[in-house]
Amino acid sequence: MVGVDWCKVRGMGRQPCCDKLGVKKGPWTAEEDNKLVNFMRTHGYYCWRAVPKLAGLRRCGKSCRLRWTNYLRPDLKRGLLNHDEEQLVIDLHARLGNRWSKIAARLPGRTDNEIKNHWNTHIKKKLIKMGIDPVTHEPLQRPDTPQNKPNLDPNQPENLSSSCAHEFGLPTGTDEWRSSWESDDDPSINLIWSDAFLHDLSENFHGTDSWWKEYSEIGTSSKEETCFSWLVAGDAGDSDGNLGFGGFSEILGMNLP
DNA sequence: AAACCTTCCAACCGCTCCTTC
DNA sequence: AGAAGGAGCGGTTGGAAGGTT
Repeated sequence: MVGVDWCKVRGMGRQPCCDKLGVKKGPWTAEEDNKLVNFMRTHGYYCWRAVPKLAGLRRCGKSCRLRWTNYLRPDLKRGLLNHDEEQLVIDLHARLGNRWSKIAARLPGRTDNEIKNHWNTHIKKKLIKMGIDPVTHEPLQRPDTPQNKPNLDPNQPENLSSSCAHEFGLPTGTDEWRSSWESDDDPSINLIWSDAFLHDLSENFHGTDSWWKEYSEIGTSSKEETCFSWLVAGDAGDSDGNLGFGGFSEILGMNLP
């Protein structure tokens, strides 16, 4: 039954989303949750507008979809976002803005609503505390000193990561931006934060067509930026986990600790 | 102990985009 | 080609829970 187009099966014409009469609103009860979960387990996804009637729920289809995708779906992670997920959200938000669904698509088991809530209640405040504007991701007060200006001179790889960070609007004027990402406890993470590593990476990694397509959609423009975005993303891997630190070291012929 | 305030998050609303008729 | 409807998205809200006075 999975994948059946029930709107067609039932021969429905176009009808309003819900008739409003007798449609319940507000918090879901355990009984309603059970009905929806049992129904979805049995039938899988299809026309949401048909779900409430067939599942025996006095809800509109929209409400059912929301409840399922945000709360009842079996593949959901529960609990607060961890540090890596938080960094990834910040990085993606810097380029995608408030496109929560796009951001959520890159965090398996997390919903757009959850990420949006977490952003508004936690991350926003953290960024402000760190002196970063949560909307623009620019420093709230960035001193316009020469050492903070981008330097993309390939002859000076030691400045590469901070140059890229500047391009992303991260507060490179202090060490704060770097310490906010890196982990003293993890030698491999500290290694990949070396500018030489990033330079080598951008020099040696050629990527697959699909990889470049995906990252061009995110909006990074240069190879260095894209590699940097990987590092900022925390796990330096693609969304399917196909390429992690091990993948980097393989590309570069390096032995990570 | 009670009143008030703040935080958090599930759920709703209204809009846009895409598909179907 | 245009209208109608469905699905999904982002912004907002309401109320529960926890904290403070």
